[in-house]
Amino acid sequence: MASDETREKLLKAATEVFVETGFSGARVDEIARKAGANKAMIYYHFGDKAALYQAVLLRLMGPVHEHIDALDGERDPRRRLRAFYRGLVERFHARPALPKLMLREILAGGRNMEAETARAFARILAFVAATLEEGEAAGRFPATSPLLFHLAVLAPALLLFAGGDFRARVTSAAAISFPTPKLEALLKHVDAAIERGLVTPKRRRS
Amino acid sequence: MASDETREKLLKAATEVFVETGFSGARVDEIARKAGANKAMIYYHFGDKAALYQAVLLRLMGPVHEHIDALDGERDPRRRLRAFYRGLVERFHARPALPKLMLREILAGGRNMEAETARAFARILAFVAATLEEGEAAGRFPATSPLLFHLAVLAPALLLFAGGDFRARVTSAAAISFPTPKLEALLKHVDAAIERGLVTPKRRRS
DNA sequence: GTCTATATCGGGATAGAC
DNA sequence: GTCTATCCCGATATAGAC
Repeated sequence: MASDETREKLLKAATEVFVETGFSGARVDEIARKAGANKAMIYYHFGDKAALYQAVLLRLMGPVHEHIDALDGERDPRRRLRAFYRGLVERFHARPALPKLMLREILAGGRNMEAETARAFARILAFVAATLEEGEAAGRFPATSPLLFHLAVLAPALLLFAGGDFRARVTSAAAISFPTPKLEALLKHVDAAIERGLVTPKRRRS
Repeated sequence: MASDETREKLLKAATEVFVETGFSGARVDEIARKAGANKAMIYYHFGDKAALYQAVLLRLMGPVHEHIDALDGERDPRRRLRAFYRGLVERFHARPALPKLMLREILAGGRNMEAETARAFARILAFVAATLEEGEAAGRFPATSPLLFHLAVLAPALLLFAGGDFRARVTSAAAISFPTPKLEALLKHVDAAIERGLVTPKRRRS
């Protein structure tokens, strides 16, 4: 009945391997090896590779949903958005597996996702859209494209966390270098992007 | 000597398949089928799958480099940056293969790239960093992290173009829907992000 | 340059003992 | 629940005729 322990180890190893190489690039053997478990255990516990992948995604989304739930108390929509995105970016920072796998799924067009997993992702956008609408209805926000707003706030963080290895490879090949922005600077960008998205644009003098 | 034609057809088909499924997910057979060519032609013309992938990447980067070269005439660094990013986003819009494969490579950590390809990517960042420095040296820009600046401007566009299928999948699974932002709105965001990045922040009254 | 046929092997998955 | 041994398909790559 060391079952749960093995399951956990497999999930952890699978997360790493899927993050590094994607679904089709991941090798089941490597996951087992990294977990220090037998390959057959993957099939015993999860069924097949695709199901293991779902489990990994859903497990990563868990904390995000808890975070959203915890924002129920915040009545002010602007502050709710700020708290949401700041908390999300901090979680990304603590566990880069999440943004990396999110990006991988975006690129895969969601083709590796089952419906339940897709719904888990939808909740994020639904939360943002609902909060934006609440602010609009109260006359406090301008009419905004939820998608563009969301991407303007979050996309830079997503790519910053996901792109570390790529930048290392690119800069070393070209013999250049850049400082990596600090979390602090990133959070400042997040706040600023939210602010920019929620301010009714003034006519620019021409 | 219909060689060049076959080569072109293979590159075109390979671009589509690599975009859809990534390097490891791509099937050589499918590329050949889509190109209406024989599978052996891939090996005759390119050597192997990895070399074909390099060829696809370099071909996509070509127009970007031409675009950078064409900006030589623009002396004003602010306008050069604006023209660069606007042109880039317009190219992304016209050929979504480019942003999608760029993202794939970012996620792969550049592990599918040879040095020459890595240098092709480096040129983008080098151009941005050099232009920012030029503006700083002239006292016209504040000190800025080139990386964060670049991501703040471009990441939303990258994800918007790359994420179409994903959003369709997610929204249909959750029975919600969002309007897709227009190119116009995206370009406005690009301009605004550039402006925001190049303005010396005023102290906020507290 | 183009095709068919095939070698070769990696990797997902399972059978069955313990 | 855990392990070993193995099946077998699918995929890259090549040989060799035309």
